[in-house]
Amino acid sequence: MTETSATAQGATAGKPRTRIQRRNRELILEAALQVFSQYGFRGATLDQIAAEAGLSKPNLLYYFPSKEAMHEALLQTLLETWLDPLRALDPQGAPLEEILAYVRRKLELARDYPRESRLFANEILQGAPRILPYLESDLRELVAQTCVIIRGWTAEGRLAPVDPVHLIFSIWALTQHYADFEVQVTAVLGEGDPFEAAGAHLDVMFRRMLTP
Amino acid sequence: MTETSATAQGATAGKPRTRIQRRNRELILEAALQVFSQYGFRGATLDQIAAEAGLSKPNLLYYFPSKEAMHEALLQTLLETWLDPLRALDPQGAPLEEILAYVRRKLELARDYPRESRLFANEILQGAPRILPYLESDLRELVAQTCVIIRGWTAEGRLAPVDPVHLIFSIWALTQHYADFEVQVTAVLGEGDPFEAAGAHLDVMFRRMLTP
DNA sequence: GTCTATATCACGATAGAC
DNA sequence: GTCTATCGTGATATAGAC
Repeated sequence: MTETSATAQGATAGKPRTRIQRRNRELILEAALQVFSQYGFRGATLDQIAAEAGLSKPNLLYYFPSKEAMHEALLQTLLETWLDPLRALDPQGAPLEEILAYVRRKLELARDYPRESRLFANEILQGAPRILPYLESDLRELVAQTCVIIRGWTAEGRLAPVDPVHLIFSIWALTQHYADFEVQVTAVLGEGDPFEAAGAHLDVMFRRMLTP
Repeated sequence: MTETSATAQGATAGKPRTRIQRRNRELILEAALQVFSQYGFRGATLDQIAAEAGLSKPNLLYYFPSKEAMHEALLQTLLETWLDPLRALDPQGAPLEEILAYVRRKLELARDYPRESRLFANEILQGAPRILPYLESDLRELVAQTCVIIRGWTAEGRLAPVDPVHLIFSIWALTQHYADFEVQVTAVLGEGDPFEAAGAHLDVMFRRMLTP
């Protein structure tokens, strides 16, 4: 088994090599995201995903060993990118503008990747069986660090007094709502993009909340 | 078929008569709420619900004609009580206090009936297949009426200028978050009741947002 | 009214032809 | 690599004994 002659075993050992393999893998993950984000892991079926991807059901299982593996692949890439904006908070920056920028980035994520947001929501609603350890370790630690930054800003009088953890929860809730409850938002507002008005609204609200 | 001799046909035609029937119906709905709110309609199974209720699977289907019927019964009672707090907004009252009272009631609902909140969230995430007409008619109308009240308060200078629809969305998002994302909230905060701190936080935040 | 037993079907996953 | 055919399981719902 040399490096040069080794081909992917079932396309799952190692990264896919050929263009077609990469393309089909992406097709499957795209279809899986569509279905998992709507129905959750248990409510989703391979038939749906196969139809959505335009591939046969056994072909799906050639690229991924199981339904569970598809779901895990999606969750992993999600978690890698999900909290980056929070990490980008700069303690040296202007407090209010830093937080407003974070709100804007989160709202852009909700607008541009609503299915990823709903995938996460489904996972949490079902009790986070697959990512609870991550929530209790990495996420918790990241939130704790961010709280230190926020408390520092408040102590310096550059930010209105606020419960830092619940401020973070508030930002998550307000931005993800537009992705997770998109159907309800649209039903109430009628047609048209709600994100522009939402952005303006959140900008004003957080300014009032946090201006010292 | 007289009134006096008519007994429930399959216990589904008309309201249940005996104490046992009422109790079993409640047992089933309680168990169904537990399971549907976690896994959504498609992810839930009758086996789970039966086990949760301590009844046999066929016995479930004696009280309800189908899985769908259980789900519909839950959604119906949910919708009847879900928006009552919004209806309680009094145009004659003190604007800020009226809105803060609504926030508090919604947060109490999230604390006392988190499964109902998650049942609703699941339904919306799946595209609201069963309640979309309701959202587009009753809910939309109720929101429109509430917006008139809020705009009136703002015009009188008794409330800071605000986008009324997105203010309502914000209230929903911030309060339901503590029920729908309870697992995440607990994972980040550690043990202990998050609702007390959440209530204080939201009270302060909305005061700053809405004080003229 | 409640159970055991079962009909019927859809699901995830596998076998094997090509 | 991709397909058709199929296995075994678990799903909803029904039949019929008690």
